[in-house]
Amino acid sequence: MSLYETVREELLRRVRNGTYACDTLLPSVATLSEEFGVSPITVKRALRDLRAAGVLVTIRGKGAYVKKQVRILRQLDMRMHSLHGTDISLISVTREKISDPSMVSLAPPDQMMLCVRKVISSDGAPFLYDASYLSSNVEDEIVDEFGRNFIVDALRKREIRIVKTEIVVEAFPATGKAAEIFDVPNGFPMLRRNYKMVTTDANITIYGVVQAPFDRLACSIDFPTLAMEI
Amino acid sequence: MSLYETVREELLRRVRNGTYACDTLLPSVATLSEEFGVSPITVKRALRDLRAAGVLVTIRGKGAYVKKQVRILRQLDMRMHSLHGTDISLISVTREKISDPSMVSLAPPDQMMLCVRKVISSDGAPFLYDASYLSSNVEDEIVDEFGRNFIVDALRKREIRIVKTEIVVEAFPATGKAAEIFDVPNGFPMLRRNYKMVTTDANITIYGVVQAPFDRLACSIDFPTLAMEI
DNA sequence: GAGTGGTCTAGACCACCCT
DNA sequence: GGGTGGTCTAGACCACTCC
Repeated sequence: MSLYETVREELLRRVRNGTYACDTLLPSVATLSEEFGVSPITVKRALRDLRAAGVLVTIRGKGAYVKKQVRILRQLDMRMHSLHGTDISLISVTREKISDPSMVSLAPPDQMMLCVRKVISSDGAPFLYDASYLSSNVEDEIVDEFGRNFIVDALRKREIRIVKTEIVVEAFPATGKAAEIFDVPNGFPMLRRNYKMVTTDANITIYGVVQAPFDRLACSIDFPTLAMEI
Repeated sequence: MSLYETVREELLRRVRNGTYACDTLLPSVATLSEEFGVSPITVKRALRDLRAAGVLVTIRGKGAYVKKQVRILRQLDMRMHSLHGTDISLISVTREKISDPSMVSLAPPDQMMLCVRKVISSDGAPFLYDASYLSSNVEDEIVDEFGRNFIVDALRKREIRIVKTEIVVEAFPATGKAAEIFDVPNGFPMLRRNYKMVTTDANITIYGVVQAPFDRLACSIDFPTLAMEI
Protein backbone atom coordinates (compact mmCIF):
# COMPACT_ATOMS: atom_id res chain seq x y z
CA MET A 1 0.00 0.00 0.00
CA SER A 2 1.34 3.43 -0.94
CA LEU A 3 2.22 6.07 1.61
CA TYR A 4 -0.77 8.32 1.08
CA GLU A 5 -3.06 5.30 1.25
CA THR A 6 -1.57 4.32 4.58
CA VAL A 7 -2.11 7.83 5.91
CA ARG A 8 -5.64 7.87 4.51
CA GLU A 9 -6.57 4.55 6.11
CA GLU A 10 -5.16 5.58 9.47
CA LEU A 11 -7.08 8.85 9.41
CA LEU A 12 -10.22 6.98 8.36
CA ARG A 13 -9.72 4.58 11.25
CA ARG A 14 -9.50 7.49 13.67
CA VAL A 15 -12.70 9.00 12.34
CA ARG A 16 -14.56 5.69 12.54
CA ASN A 17 -13.43 4.91 16.08
CA GLY A 18 -14.16 8.41 17.31
CA THR A 19 -10.62 9.66 17.87
CA TYR A 20 -11.62 12.47 15.56
CA ALA A 21 -15.22 13.09 16.56
CA CYS A 22 -18.03 14.44 14.42
CA ASP A 23 -17.85 18.14 13.50
CA THR A 24 -14.42 18.52 15.08
CA LEU A 25 -11.36 20.00 13.46
CA LEU A 26 -8.57 17.67 12.43
CA PRO A 27 -4.95 18.54 13.21
CA SER A 28 -3.42 20.73 10.53
CA VAL A 29 -1.61 19.30 7.53
CA ALA A 30 1.70 20.43 8.99
CA THR A 31 1.01 18.66 12.28
CA LEU A 32 -0.11 15.45 10.59
CA SER A 33 2.83 15.43 8.22
CA GLU A 34 5.14 15.66 11.22
CA GLU A 35 3.32 12.92 13.10
CA PHE A 36 3.35 10.51 10.17
CA GLY A 37 6.81 11.53 9.06
CA VAL A 38 5.69 12.26 5.50
CA SER A 39 5.60 15.35 3.32
CA PRO A 40 2.67 17.78 3.77
CA ILE A 41 1.70 17.11 0.16
CA THR A 42 1.24 13.43 0.91
CA VAL A 43 -1.07 14.30 3.79
CA LYS A 44 -2.97 16.67 1.52
CA ARG A 45 -3.45 13.86 -0.95
CA ALA A 46 -4.83 11.59 1.74
CA LEU A 47 -7.20 14.34 2.87
CA ARG A 48 -8.31 14.83 -0.72
CA ASP A 49 -9.33 11.17 -0.94
CA LEU A 50 -11.25 11.41 2.31
CA ARG A 51 -13.02 14.50 1.08
CA ALA A 52 -13.95 12.65 -2.12
CA ALA A 53 -15.33 9.82 -0.01
CA GLY A 54 -17.54 12.14 2.02
CA VAL A 55 -15.63 11.61 5.25
CA LEU A 56 -14.24 15.13 5.60
CA VAL A 57 -15.17 18.65 4.64
CA THR A 58 -12.36 21.17 4.35
CA ILE A 59 -12.71 24.91 4.60
CA ARG A 60 -9.94 27.10 3.23
CA GLY A 61 -8.14 28.99 5.91
CA LYS A 62 -9.67 26.89 8.68
CA GLY A 63 -8.99 23.21 8.27
CA ALA A 64 -10.59 19.81 7.79
CA TYR A 65 -13.74 18.86 9.69
CA VAL A 66 -15.23 15.43 10.22
CA LYS A 67 -18.43 15.38 8.21
CA LYS A 68 -21.65 14.68 10.05
CA GLN A 69 -23.37 11.62 8.62
CA VAL A 70 -27.11 12.13 8.32
CA ARG A 71 -28.61 10.08 5.57
CA ILE A 72 -32.25 10.20 4.66
CA LEU A 73 -33.82 6.87 3.83
CA ARG A 74 -36.76 7.21 1.50
CA GLN A 75 -39.29 4.65 0.58
CA LEU A 76 -39.75 4.74 -3.17
CA ASP A 77 -43.50 4.46 -2.85
CA MET A 78 -43.77 7.05 -0.11
CA ARG A 79 -45.23 10.42 -0.88
CA MET A 80 -42.77 13.26 -0.82
CA HIS A 81 -44.74 15.67 1.33
CA SER A 82 -44.63 13.31 4.25
CA LEU A 83 -41.08 14.42 4.96
CA HIS A 84 -40.64 16.93 7.75
CA GLY A 85 -38.80 20.19 7.40
CA THR A 86 -38.32 19.95 3.66
CA ASP A 87 -38.18 23.05 1.55
CA ILE A 88 -38.63 23.35 -2.23
CA SER A 89 -36.60 25.91 -4.11
CA LEU A 90 -37.35 26.55 -7.77
CA ILE A 91 -34.25 26.82 -9.92
CA SER A 92 -35.56 27.34 -13.43
CA VAL A 93 -38.39 26.73 -15.85
CA THR A 94 -37.26 26.26 -19.43
CA ARG A 95 -38.29 24.72 -22.71
CA GLU A 96 -35.81 22.18 -23.96
CA LYS A 97 -35.33 18.69 -25.32
CA ILE A 98 -34.34 15.85 -23.03
CA SER A 99 -30.63 15.52 -23.72
CA ASP A 100 -29.40 13.80 -20.56
CA PRO A 101 -27.77 10.55 -21.78
CA SER A 102 -28.85 8.80 -18.58
CA MET A 103 -32.46 9.11 -19.76
CA VAL A 104 -32.11 7.00 -22.89
CA SER A 105 -33.17 3.82 -21.13
CA LEU A 106 -36.60 5.38 -20.61
CA ALA A 107 -36.88 6.24 -24.31
CA PRO A 108 -37.97 9.86 -23.96
CA PRO A 109 -39.58 11.67 -26.92
CA ASP A 110 -37.31 13.79 -29.09
CA GLN A 111 -39.29 17.03 -28.88
CA MET A 112 -39.32 20.30 -27.00
CA MET A 113 -40.62 19.86 -23.49
CA LEU A 114 -41.27 21.99 -20.48
CA CYS A 115 -38.51 21.50 -17.91
CA VAL A 116 -38.92 22.41 -14.24
CA ARG A 117 -35.81 22.21 -12.06
CA LYS A 118 -35.93 22.40 -8.28
CA VAL A 119 -33.80 21.75 -5.27
CA ILE A 120 -35.30 20.12 -2.18
CA SER A 121 -33.61 20.86 1.11
CA SER A 122 -33.93 19.39 4.56
CA ASP A 123 -32.86 21.54 7.49
CA GLY A 124 -31.18 23.97 5.12
CA ALA A 125 -29.01 21.36 3.39
CA PRO A 126 -29.99 20.44 -0.18
CA PHE A 127 -30.43 16.70 -0.57
CA LEU A 128 -32.36 16.36 -3.82
CA TYR A 129 -32.06 17.95 -7.24
CA ASP A 130 -34.99 17.29 -9.50
CA ALA A 131 -35.50 18.03 -13.17
CA SER A 132 -38.91 17.06 -14.53
CA TYR A 133 -40.06 17.27 -18.12
CA LEU A 134 -43.63 17.59 -19.39
CA SER A 135 -45.17 17.87 -22.80
CA SER A 136 -44.68 21.42 -23.94
CA ASN A 137 -48.39 21.86 -24.64
CA VAL A 138 -49.42 21.79 -20.99
CA GLU A 139 -51.37 24.85 -19.84
CA ASP A 140 -49.27 27.72 -18.61
CA GLU A 141 -51.06 28.02 -15.28
CA ILE A 142 -49.94 24.60 -14.22
CA VAL A 143 -46.27 25.55 -14.60
CA ASP A 144 -46.36 27.84 -11.61
CA GLU A 145 -47.81 25.12 -9.41
CA PHE A 146 -45.11 22.74 -10.54
CA GLY A 147 -42.41 25.01 -9.27
CA ARG A 148 -43.89 25.26 -5.80
CA ASN A 149 -45.29 21.78 -5.28
CA PHE A 150 -44.44 18.20 -5.91
CA ILE A 151 -45.66 17.05 -9.25
CA VAL A 152 -48.11 14.46 -7.97
CA ASP A 153 -49.70 17.12 -5.79
CA ALA A 154 -50.02 19.55 -8.67
CA LEU A 155 -51.51 16.84 -10.86
CA ARG A 156 -53.95 15.69 -8.24
CA LYS A 157 -55.43 19.15 -7.97
CA ARG A 158 -56.39 18.71 -11.59
CA GLU A 159 -57.60 15.20 -10.91
CA ILE A 160 -54.89 13.64 -12.99
CA ARG A 161 -53.67 10.31 -11.63
CA ILE A 162 -50.56 8.31 -12.28
CA VAL A 163 -51.19 5.03 -14.03
CA LYS A 164 -47.72 3.59 -14.41
CA THR A 165 -44.23 4.40 -13.21
CA GLU A 166 -40.87 3.26 -14.53
CA ILE A 167 -37.74 3.95 -12.53
CA VAL A 168 -34.06 3.43 -13.20
CA VAL A 169 -31.71 3.79 -10.25
CA GLU A 170 -27.99 4.19 -10.74
CA ALA A 171 -24.87 5.58 -9.14
CA PHE A 172 -22.64 8.10 -10.91
CA PRO A 173 -19.81 10.52 -10.20
CA ALA A 174 -20.81 14.14 -9.57
CA THR A 175 -20.07 16.47 -12.46
CA GLY A 176 -19.74 20.23 -12.54
CA LYS A 177 -23.38 21.21 -12.12
CA ALA A 178 -24.52 18.67 -9.55
CA ALA A 179 -21.24 19.09 -7.68
CA GLU A 180 -21.91 22.79 -7.42
CA ILE A 181 -25.46 22.52 -6.14
CA PHE A 182 -24.60 20.04 -3.41
CA ASP A 183 -21.18 21.51 -2.72
CA VAL A 184 -19.38 18.21 -3.16
CA PRO A 185 -16.10 17.60 -4.98
CA ASN A 186 -16.04 16.48 -8.59
CA GLY A 187 -16.35 12.70 -8.84
CA PHE A 188 -18.27 12.42 -5.58
CA PRO A 189 -20.52 9.32 -5.63
CA MET A 190 -24.12 10.26 -6.35
CA LEU A 191 -27.42 8.41 -6.57
CA ARG A 192 -29.66 9.11 -9.55
CA ARG A 193 -33.23 8.07 -10.19
CA ASN A 194 -34.65 8.49 -13.66
CA TYR A 195 -38.41 8.21 -13.83
CA LYS A 196 -41.23 8.07 -16.31
CA MET A 197 -44.80 8.49 -15.18
CA VAL A 198 -47.80 7.75 -17.38
CA THR A 199 -50.98 9.55 -16.29
CA THR A 200 -54.66 9.30 -16.92
CA ASP A 201 -54.29 12.30 -19.22
CA ALA A 202 -52.95 10.92 -22.50
CA ASN A 203 -51.26 14.26 -23.22
CA ILE A 204 -49.28 14.26 -20.01
CA THR A 205 -46.42 11.83 -19.53
CA ILE A 206 -43.76 13.02 -17.14
CA TYR A 207 -40.05 12.27 -17.43
CA GLY A 208 -37.49 13.32 -14.91
CA VAL A 209 -34.23 12.91 -13.06
CA VAL A 210 -33.62 13.13 -9.32
CA GLN A 211 -30.07 13.35 -8.06
CA ALA A 212 -28.64 13.19 -4.57
CA PRO A 213 -25.21 12.78 -2.96
CA PHE A 214 -24.67 9.22 -1.77
CA ASP A 215 -24.30 10.24 1.86
CA ARG A 216 -27.57 12.16 2.04
CA LEU A 217 -30.06 9.80 0.49
CA ALA A 218 -30.81 6.12 0.01
CA CYS A 219 -33.89 4.47 -1.45
CA SER A 220 -35.85 1.61 0.04
CA ILE A 221 -38.36 -0.63 -1.70
CA ASP A 222 -40.65 -3.31 -0.39
CA PHE A 223 -42.03 -6.13 -2.45
CA PRO A 224 -44.80 -7.83 -0.50
CA THR A 225 -45.02 -11.13 -2.35
CA LEU A 226 -42.67 -11.06 -5.32
CA ALA A 227 -39.96 -13.65 -5.69
CA MET A 228 -36.67 -11.83 -6.08
CA GLU A 229 -33.45 -12.70 -7.77
CA ILE A 230 -30.22 -13.10 -5.73
CA MET B 1 -11.61 26.71 -12.83
CA SER B 2 -8.20 25.35 -11.89
CA LEU B 3 -5.65 24.20 -14.43
CA TYR B 4 -6.04 20.49 -13.92
CA GLU B 5 -9.81 20.87 -14.10
CA THR B 6 -9.50 22.65 -17.42
CA VAL B 7 -7.30 19.86 -18.76
CA ARG B 8 -9.66 17.24 -17.36
CA GLU B 9 -12.73 18.80 -18.96
CA GLU B 10 -11.01 19.16 -22.33
CA LEU B 11 -9.91 15.53 -22.26
CA LEU B 12 -13.41 14.48 -21.24
CA ARG B 13 -14.82 16.49 -24.11
CA ARG B 14 -12.54 14.67 -26.52
CA VAL B 15 -13.60 11.30 -25.21
CA ARG B 16 -17.28 12.21 -25.41
CA ASN B 17 -17.09 13.57 -28.95
CA GLY B 18 -15.01 10.65 -30.18
CA THR B 19 -11.70 12.40 -30.72
CA TYR B 20 -10.32 9.74 -28.43
CA ALA B 21 -12.32 6.70 -29.44
CA CYS B 22 -13.25 3.73 -27.31
CA ASP B 23 -10.43 1.33 -26.38
CA THR B 24 -7.81 3.58 -27.96
CA LEU B 25 -4.65 4.81 -26.33
CA LEU B 26 -4.45 8.46 -25.29
CA PRO B 27 -1.35 10.52 -26.06
CA SER B 28 1.28 10.15 -23.37
CA VAL B 29 1.44 12.44 -20.36
CA ALA B 30 4.53 14.09 -21.80
CA THR B 31 2.78 14.81 -25.10
CA LEU B 32 -0.34 16.16 -23.43
CA SER B 33 1.64 18.33 -21.04
CA GLU B 34 3.38 19.88 -24.03
CA GLU B 35 0.15 20.40 -25.92
CA PHE B 36 -1.61 22.06 -22.98
CA GLY B 37 1.50 23.89 -21.86
CA VAL B 38 1.26 22.57 -18.30
CA SER B 39 3.44 20.39 -16.12
CA PRO B 40 3.25 16.61 -16.59
CA ILE B 41 2.10 16.35 -12.98
CA THR B 42 -0.92 18.50 -13.73
CA VAL B 43 -1.85 16.22 -16.62
CA LYS B 44 -1.40 13.21 -14.36
CA ARG B 45 -3.79 14.75 -11.89
CA ALA B 46 -6.40 15.31 -14.58
CA LEU B 47 -5.99 11.70 -15.72
CA ARG B 48 -6.38 10.54 -12.15
CA ASP B 49 -9.77 12.27 -11.92
CA LEU B 50 -10.89 10.71 -15.18
CA ARG B 51 -9.84 7.30 -13.95
CA ALA B 52 -11.84 7.87 -10.77
CA ALA B 53 -14.84 8.80 -12.89
CA GLY B 54 -14.63 5.60 -14.91
CA VAL B 55 -13.71 7.37 -18.15
CA LEU B 56 -10.20 6.00 -18.49
CA VAL B 57 -8.24 2.91 -17.53
CA THR B 58 -4.50 3.27 -17.23
CA ILE B 59 -2.00 0.46 -17.48
CA ARG B 60 1.48 1.01 -16.10
CA GLY B 61 4.10 1.04 -18.77
CA LYS B 62 1.54 1.36 -21.54
CA GLY B 63 -0.70 4.35 -21.12
CA ALA B 64 -4.29 5.49 -20.66
CA TYR B 65 -7.11 3.83 -22.56
CA VAL B 66 -10.64 5.08 -23.10
CA LYS B 67 -12.86 2.73 -21.12
CA LYS B 68 -15.55 0.87 -22.96
CA GLN B 69 -18.98 1.67 -21.57
CA VAL B 70 -21.16 -1.40 -21.28
CA ARG B 71 -23.69 -1.11 -18.53
CA ILE B 72 -26.10 -3.86 -17.63
CA LEU B 73 -29.62 -2.72 -16.79
CA ARG B 74 -31.39 -5.10 -14.47
CA GLN B 75 -35.00 -5.21 -13.55
CA LEU B 76 -35.26 -5.60 -9.79
CA ASP B 77 -38.03 -8.15 -10.12
CA MET B 78 -36.33 -10.11 -12.88
CA ARG B 79 -34.84 -13.48 -12.12
CA MET B 80 -31.08 -13.61 -12.23
CA HIS B 81 -30.68 -16.72 -14.34
CA SER B 82 -32.38 -15.07 -17.26
CA LEU B 83 -29.15 -13.20 -18.00
CA HIS B 84 -27.02 -14.60 -20.78
CA GLY B 85 -23.37 -15.44 -20.41
CA THR B 86 -23.21 -14.94 -16.66
CA ASP B 87 -20.87 -16.96 -14.54
CA ILE B 88 -20.97 -17.50 -10.78
CA SER B 89 -17.72 -17.79 -8.88
CA LEU B 90 -17.79 -18.78 -5.22
CA ILE B 91 -15.45 -16.71 -3.06
CA SER B 92 -15.99 -18.04 0.44
CA VAL B 93 -18.40 -19.71 2.84
CA THR B 94 -17.97 -18.56 6.42
CA ARG B 95 -19.79 -18.26 9.69
CA GLU B 96 -19.94 -14.72 10.96
CA LYS B 97 -22.14 -11.99 12.34
CA ILE B 98 -23.51 -9.31 10.04
CA SER B 99 -21.22 -6.39 10.74
CA ASP B 100 -21.62 -4.30 7.60
CA PRO B 101 -22.89 -0.89 8.81
CA SER B 102 -24.90 -0.45 5.63
CA MET B 103 -27.14 -3.30 6.78
CA VAL B 104 -28.45 -1.62 9.92
CA SER B 105 -31.49 -0.19 8.15
CA LEU B 106 -32.70 -3.76 7.61
CA ALA B 107 -32.27 -4.55 11.31
CA PRO B 108 -30.38 -7.85 10.96
CA PRO B 109 -30.17 -10.28 13.91
CA ASP B 110 -27.08 -10.10 16.08
CA GLN B 111 -26.08 -13.75 15.87
CA MET B 112 -23.71 -16.01 13.99
CA MET B 113 -24.93 -16.64 10.46
CA LEU B 114 -23.82 -18.55 7.45
CA CYS B 115 -22.27 -16.20 4.90
CA VAL B 116 -21.90 -17.10 1.23
CA ARG B 117 -19.90 -14.69 -0.93
CA LYS B 118 -19.83 -14.90 -4.70
CA VAL B 119 -18.83 -12.89 -7.71
CA ILE B 120 -21.02 -12.87 -10.80
CA SER B 121 -19.33 -12.12 -14.09
CA SER B 122 -20.62 -11.34 -17.52
CA ASP B 123 -18.32 -12.05 -20.45
CA GLY B 124 -15.41 -12.49 -18.10
CA ALA B 125 -15.82 -9.13 -16.36
CA PRO B 126 -17.15 -9.20 -12.78
CA PHE B 127 -20.17 -6.95 -12.38
CA LEU B 128 -21.77 -8.15 -9.14
CA TYR B 129 -20.40 -9.03 -5.73
CA ASP B 130 -22.90 -10.72 -3.47
CA ALA B 131 -22.73 -11.61 0.19
CA SER B 132 -25.77 -13.42 1.53
CA TYR B 133 -26.42 -14.42 5.12
CA LEU B 134 -28.63 -17.24 6.36
CA SER B 135 -29.49 -18.59 9.75
CA SER B 136 -26.59 -20.68 10.89
CA ASN B 137 -28.80 -23.69 11.60
CA VAL B 138 -29.58 -24.39 7.97
CA GLU B 139 -28.69 -27.91 6.80
CA ASP B 140 -25.15 -28.36 5.57
CA GLU B 141 -26.15 -29.88 2.25
CA ILE B 142 -27.85 -26.70 1.16
CA VAL B 143 -24.68 -24.69 1.57
CA ASP B 144 -23.05 -26.32 -1.41
CA GLU B 145 -26.00 -25.49 -3.61
CA PHE B 146 -25.89 -21.89 -2.48
CA GLY B 147 -22.37 -21.48 -3.75
CA ARG B 148 -23.22 -22.70 -7.22
CA ASN B 149 -26.70 -21.36 -7.72
CA PHE B 150 -28.71 -18.28 -7.07
CA ILE B 151 -30.40 -18.38 -3.74
CA VAL B 152 -33.94 -18.39 -5.02
CA ASP B 153 -33.10 -21.36 -7.22
CA ALA B 154 -31.57 -23.27 -4.34
CA LEU B 155 -34.56 -22.50 -2.17
CA ARG B 156 -37.07 -23.48 -4.77
CA LYS B 157 -35.57 -26.92 -5.08
CA ARG B 158 -36.57 -27.34 -1.46
CA GLU B 159 -39.96 -25.79 -2.12
CA ILE B 160 -39.22 -22.75 -0.05
CA ARG B 161 -40.79 -19.57 -1.40
CA ILE B 162 -40.11 -15.93 -0.74
CA VAL B 163 -42.92 -14.15 1.01
CA LYS B 164 -41.59 -10.62 1.41
CA THR B 165 -38.61 -8.63 0.20
CA GLU B 166 -37.15 -5.40 1.54
CA ILE B 167 -34.50 -3.60 -0.46
CA VAL B 168 -32.35 -0.55 0.23
CA VAL B 169 -30.48 0.91 -2.72
CA GLU B 170 -27.65 3.36 -2.22
CA ALA B 171 -24.49 4.69 -3.81
CA PHE B 172 -21.14 4.59 -2.04
CA PRO B 173 -17.43 4.99 -2.75
CA ALA B 174 -15.47 1.80 -3.37
CA THR B 175 -13.27 0.73 -0.48
CA GLY B 176 -10.32 -1.63 -0.40
CA LYS B 177 -12.10 -4.94 -0.83
CA ALA B 178 -14.71 -4.02 -3.40
CA ALA B 179 -12.15 -1.91 -5.26
CA GLU B 180 -9.92 -4.94 -5.51
CA ILE B 181 -12.55 -7.34 -6.81
CA PHE B 182 -13.75 -5.01 -9.54
CA ASP B 183 -10.32 -3.52 -10.22
CA VAL B 184 -11.51 0.06 -9.78
CA PRO B 185 -9.70 2.87 -7.93
CA ASN B 186 -10.50 3.68 -4.33
CA GLY B 187 -13.48 6.04 -4.07
CA PHE B 188 -14.99 4.83 -7.35
CA PRO B 189 -18.79 5.31 -7.31
CA MET B 190 -20.56 2.03 -6.60
CA LEU B 191 -24.16 0.90 -6.39
CA ARG B 192 -25.19 -1.23 -3.42
CA ARG B 193 -28.40 -3.12 -2.78
CA ASN B 194 -29.09 -4.45 0.69
CA TYR B 195 -31.85 -7.00 0.85
CA LYS B 196 -33.88 -8.98 3.32
CA MET B 197 -36.05 -11.87 2.18
CA VAL B 198 -38.62 -13.55 4.35
CA THR B 199 -39.49 -17.08 3.26
CA THR B 200 -42.22 -19.61 3.87
CA ASP B 201 -39.78 -21.41 6.18
CA ALA B 202 -39.86 -19.53 9.46
CA ASN B 203 -36.26 -20.58 10.16
CA ILE B 204 -34.91 -19.09 6.97
CA THR B 205 -34.72 -15.35 6.51
CA ILE B 206 -32.03 -14.20 4.12
CA TYR B 207 -30.04 -11.01 4.43
CA GLY B 208 -27.51 -9.82 1.91
CA VAL B 209 -25.57 -7.16 0.08
CA VAL B 210 -24.98 -6.86 -3.64
CA GLN B 211 -22.39 -4.42 -4.90
CA ALA B 212 -21.50 -3.25 -8.40
CA PRO B 213 -19.45 -0.48 -10.00
CA PHE B 214 -21.68 2.35 -11.19
CA ASP B 215 -20.68 1.92 -14.81
CA ARG B 216 -21.50 -1.77 -15.00
CA LEU B 217 -24.93 -1.98 -13.45
CA ALA B 218 -28.12 -0.01 -12.98
CA CYS B 219 -31.46 -1.14 -11.53
CA SER B 220 -34.86 -0.60 -13.01
CA ILE B 221 -38.20 -0.90 -11.27
CA ASP B 222 -41.74 -0.74 -12.60
CA PHE B 223 -44.74 0.20 -10.54
CA PRO B 224 -47.89 -0.65 -12.48
CA THR B 225 -50.43 1.46 -10.63
CA LEU B 226 -48.78 3.13 -7.66
CA ALA B 227 -48.81 6.88 -7.27
CA MET B 228 -45.22 8.02 -6.93
CA GLU B 229 -43.64 10.99 -5.30
CA ILE B 230 -41.66 13.50 -7.41
C1' DG C 1 0.56 38.97 10.12
C1' DA C 2 0.43 34.16 11.13
C1' DG C 3 -1.80 30.10 10.03
C1' DT C 4 -4.66 27.41 7.19
C1' DG C 5 -5.59 24.51 2.90
C1' DG C 6 -5.44 24.41 -2.68
C1' DT C 7 -2.70 24.45 -6.65
C1' DC C 8 1.26 24.21 -9.68
C1' DT C 9 5.87 23.09 -10.76
C1' DA C 10 10.53 20.68 -10.99
C1' DG C 11 12.94 16.79 -10.02
C1' DA C 12 13.56 12.35 -8.51
C1' DC C 13 12.71 7.38 -7.96
C1' DC C 14 10.16 3.22 -8.92
C1' DA C 15 7.47 -0.46 -11.53
C1' DC C 16 6.11 -1.81 -15.62
C1' DC C 17 5.81 -2.70 -20.96
C1' DC C 18 7.89 -3.27 -25.30
C1' DT C 19 11.58 -3.96 -28.45
C1' DG D 1 17.27 0.59 -22.84
C1' DG D 2 13.85 3.81 -23.68
C1' DG D 3 9.20 4.70 -22.96
C1' DT D 4 5.27 4.64 -19.99
C1' DG D 5 2.55 5.96 -15.73
C1' DG D 6 2.55 6.15 -10.13
C1' DT D 7 4.43 8.15 -6.16
C1' DC D 8 6.95 11.18 -3.10
C1' DT D 9 9.24 15.34 -2.03
C1' DA D 10 10.63 20.39 -1.77
C1' DG D 11 9.41 24.79 -2.72
C1' DA D 12 6.60 28.27 -4.26
C1' DC D 13 2.41 31.04 -4.80
C1' DC D 14 -2.44 32.05 -3.86
C1' DA D 15 -6.93 32.59 -1.18
C1' DC D 16 -8.81 32.41 2.87
C1' DT D 17 -9.64 32.85 8.21
C1' DC D 18 -8.61 34.55 12.52
C1' DC D 19 -6.38 37.52 15.74
